[in-house]
Amino acid sequence: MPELPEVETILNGLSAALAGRRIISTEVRRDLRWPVPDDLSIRADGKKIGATTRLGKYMLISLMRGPTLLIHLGMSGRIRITPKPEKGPAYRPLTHEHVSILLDNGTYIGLVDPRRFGCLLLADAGRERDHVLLRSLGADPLEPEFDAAYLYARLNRKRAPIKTALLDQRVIAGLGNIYVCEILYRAAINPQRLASSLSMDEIALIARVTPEVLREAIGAGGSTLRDYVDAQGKPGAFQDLHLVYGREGEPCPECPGYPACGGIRRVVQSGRSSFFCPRRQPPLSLEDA
DNA sequence: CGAGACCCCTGGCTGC
DNA sequence: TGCAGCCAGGGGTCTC
Repeated sequence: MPELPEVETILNGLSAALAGRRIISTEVRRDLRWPVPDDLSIRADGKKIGATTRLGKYMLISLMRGPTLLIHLGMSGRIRITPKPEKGPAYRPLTHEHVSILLDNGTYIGLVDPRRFGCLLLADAGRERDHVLLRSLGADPLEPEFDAAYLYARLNRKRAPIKTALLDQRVIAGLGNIYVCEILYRAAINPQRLASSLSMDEIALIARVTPEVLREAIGAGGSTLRDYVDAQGKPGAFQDLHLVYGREGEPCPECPGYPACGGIRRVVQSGRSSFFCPRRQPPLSLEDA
């Protein structure tokens, strides 16, 4: 579910709730994709919360004089913040609220994840990038190291389709199916073209458009397709601004030929749907054909 | 190195 | 209304 903009939006809300707080206790009711570490309570309870950051789709919550919590929301994960009620019923976890963290102001931070594709793990402070899940991640597209030269170096020898290459978290950390489709549409590049067939100019265009799309999505509060909501429980609005994702058969804004052109097309690549406009994003080179 | 299949798991929607 | 089948925003592992 959550791609970079959704994670960023959730993390903003979560950071506000965590700022200056201390963890009183943690409770794990069910394991996630990987078992939540047995020593979570031992290492986290009583610790004051430090900086909260994001790396691709991972949220990193550092604990002072303690480890760093690594949280990935998978497909269906979300964060539920439950402030201490003035009066009335006590906190009750939701059906799929598998982990709860009680803060010193009575707020509960819940990790809700019906499909349990997400995870909560611990990394050693100061060596987070050495963690097995983080060490092979590529550049985060909102960080300065991400630019045309970086992207070109990562793509110019890749024989995979550009769509698949951009989904590879080792190339760029944070993109998912929705935003790759939107980025390639904006850059007017066919998702089936081989990454190695793209010119420097085309890659530079992708490098320019990527942070633009992500920042716009963050500004809109992310994309809500099914049950995504931010840490306050509010849905995003960027799905209304999707130009191609989920719009098979609909006209693309750039296409004067609709309906004769058939509108937005959908193809399956590596098991994931790709949406594109065949006129704006032509297949092009012989190498790709 | 890359493609594709399979796996993790649940809920929502569609069509019969 | 019931139910089977398909689909989904992620990603790790294995084989070819």
